Amino acid sequence: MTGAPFPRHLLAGDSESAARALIGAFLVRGNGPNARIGRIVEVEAYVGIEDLASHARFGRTNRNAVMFGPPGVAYVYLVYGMHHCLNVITEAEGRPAALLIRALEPVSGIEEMRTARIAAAGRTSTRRGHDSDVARIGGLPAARLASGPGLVCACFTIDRTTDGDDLCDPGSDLRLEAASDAQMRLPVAQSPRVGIGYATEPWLSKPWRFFVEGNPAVSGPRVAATAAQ
DNA sequence: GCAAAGATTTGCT
DNA sequence: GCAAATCTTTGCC
Repeated sequence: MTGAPFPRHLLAGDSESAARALIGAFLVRGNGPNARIGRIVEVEAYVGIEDLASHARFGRTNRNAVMFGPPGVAYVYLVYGMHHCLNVITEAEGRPAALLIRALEPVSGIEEMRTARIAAAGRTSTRRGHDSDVARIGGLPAARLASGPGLVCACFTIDRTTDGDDLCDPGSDLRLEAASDAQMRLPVAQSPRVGIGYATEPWLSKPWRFFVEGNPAVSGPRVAATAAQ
């Protein structure tokens, strides 16, 4: 049920509506039988210059410039010097807002995702040997392959060169695709955002993390605590 | 021009 | 449960 372009207008309105539209949709890399496809099951919204948890809180800078551009474009940045994070721009051009893709449920191209993760592990972590990465990642269940923002980018071979690409263009190698209505009927839960301890209230407690309740691909141990409330 | 911190993941204590 | 790995971006002197 993939193949339909993702309508840009679904991302052009308020970010909560955009988040609910994006949950259940697909992120696709490549074409043909080896294409990597993942269902989006967890996102976080970063909205406006006033959001003290957002990269846009210092105004427009070289790094966050695409956040101020049109919706549907990819914003990719490097965190902690080793992991990349993928965002989809939302809201009207000129207003900095984005959805961080925190987790995907692998649908197709699962072995290709393992290969991509092993390659990414070799690039980012030189502490362990390649054989160790192959064993560790090869043993992961599919639902754990892309269950975190850094892991999403590892599985889909996303780095800073992807920054600024149009994810709503059906011709893009990395793109969004719409799901059928039936597939979009998923139970969506909300919680505060993860990993923004540097922010202050009220931004710290805004329930701007959206995820599919009970889905095994939703990210990490920290999730269980916040999801349970 | 330099120092500090970060929208994370992993392994070890 | 804690700290390391690692480097870009931002803020301040």
